[in-house]
Amino acid sequence: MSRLDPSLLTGLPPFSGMERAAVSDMLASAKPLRHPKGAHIFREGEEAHSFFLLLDGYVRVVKLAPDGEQVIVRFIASGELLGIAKAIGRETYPANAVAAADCVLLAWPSKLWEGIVAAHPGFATNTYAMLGGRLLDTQDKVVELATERVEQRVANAVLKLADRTGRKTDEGILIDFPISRQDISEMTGTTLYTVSRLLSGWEQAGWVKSSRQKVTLVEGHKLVMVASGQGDRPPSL
Amino acid sequence: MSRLDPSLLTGLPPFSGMERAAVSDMLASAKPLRHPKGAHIFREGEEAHSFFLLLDGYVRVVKLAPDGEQVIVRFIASGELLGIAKAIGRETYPANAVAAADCVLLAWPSKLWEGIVAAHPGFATNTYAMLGGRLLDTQDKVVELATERVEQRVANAVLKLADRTGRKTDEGILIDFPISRQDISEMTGTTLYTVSRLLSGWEQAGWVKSSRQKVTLVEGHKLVMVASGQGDRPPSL
DNA sequence: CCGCTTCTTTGCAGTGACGCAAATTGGAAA
DNA sequence: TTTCCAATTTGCGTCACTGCAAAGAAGCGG
Repeated sequence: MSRLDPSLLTGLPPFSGMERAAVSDMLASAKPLRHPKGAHIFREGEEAHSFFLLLDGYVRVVKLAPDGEQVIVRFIASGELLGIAKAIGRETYPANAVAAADCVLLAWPSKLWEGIVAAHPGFATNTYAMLGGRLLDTQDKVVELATERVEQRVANAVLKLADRTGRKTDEGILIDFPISRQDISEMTGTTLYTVSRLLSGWEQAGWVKSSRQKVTLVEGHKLVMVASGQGDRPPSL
Repeated sequence: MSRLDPSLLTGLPPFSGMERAAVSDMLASAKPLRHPKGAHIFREGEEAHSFFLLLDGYVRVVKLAPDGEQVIVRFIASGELLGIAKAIGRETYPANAVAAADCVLLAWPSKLWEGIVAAHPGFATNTYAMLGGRLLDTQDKVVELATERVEQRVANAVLKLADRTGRKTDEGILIDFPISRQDISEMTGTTLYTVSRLLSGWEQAGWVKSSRQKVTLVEGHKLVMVASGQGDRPPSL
């Protein structure tokens, strides 16, 4: 039926340790899907008809605060699952998923979830371990927001993005998709103004290079110092 | 072997929908356990030898920030599971668990986890749904920390505690275990000074009553207004 | 190539929250 | 009761961060 090759998936964390045949079996019920940059993959509150595997691109998971402000709860990189509401006993998506770049996904109908989990215990284990990892990540974010200053949080966010999605260029490590000051502020609980001021300062110090929707990490170790709270304050500002 | 009655557990969320026989089966491998107020039930980084069910009391789940500050990530009330590192594919506890009041627990050896989950799919489903709920709770906390002011967060914390652990008295709803200004500050990402000032203000306005390690909610709806950001600023201060 | 939109920068004033210090209170232990 | 210690309160100075406003820069569509 599908012309997709199982080797597309066998290397990915959700399928690690699974038989090739089992992966083919899962692949048979998946539909490939594309979303251009900026498109919603699903919306908060919507019935969770499908769950997804991101094959290529990046996805922002966004929650809306009561006052309308947006908060970026997580970034999904290729190879990760998203929208697995059924795995946590939900019938609706708990957040919005927006393509941060052009995306290629596989989609499975949510009603197949129980069957898949029952048929592929390895997949189930991988999924729950991944969910656990996300819980711990999110708890760390709570600790960070509760104890660190804006400067540290922004440095941390840039470092994490560079680490997880960075592409090496001759100037340094470039974050691989368009990201605005506003985006970074929504990840770190601050304002686009403050992010702009911080990046300007770091740029003057030569620690990063940045322009419209682009950030390149030049001297990562300097930002590590900032993130840990022991950074030399960059000159002036 | 054990003289514990399965009806102790059948009513609790983790065991909902399970056969009485299955619950008895699980109970057979559990050991009852007590911890006085203030005792550590487990510590971050420690090997996860056991997982627990809280039968009575309250537990604080605490993380240590790099700079040594403590952050209370979650409160566990009776009837809830804790320390289920194995469920999320971990070999060590990811946080500290401290008895916020005298506690009675059941403990299972972690090495039984796989067997229990395989033998009791209902229990597994309940557990994963609960974990999902905690993930969503934690994400909401991130949104709150990222978008709301201290005043709102503290009001929210008090309301949640009163709701989840409140006991009705003639003055209002009393939070059922000793809780200090410091504790509340560690839940909300602020300082004990600020919490003290806020509670003082609300007390003057007659919205709460508080004394050493005690908080009583008198006019909940007023705090709901504060939490939503639409509260009249209490007089003076 | 021009004009529009979106993103970014930066000055400036205002303030919410911090954090020290010191006094006060309350409960527990001796 | 008296003593002692931990929790709480509050004044005061400070500062990190905000949020507006307005200008500048960059990219896109026509």
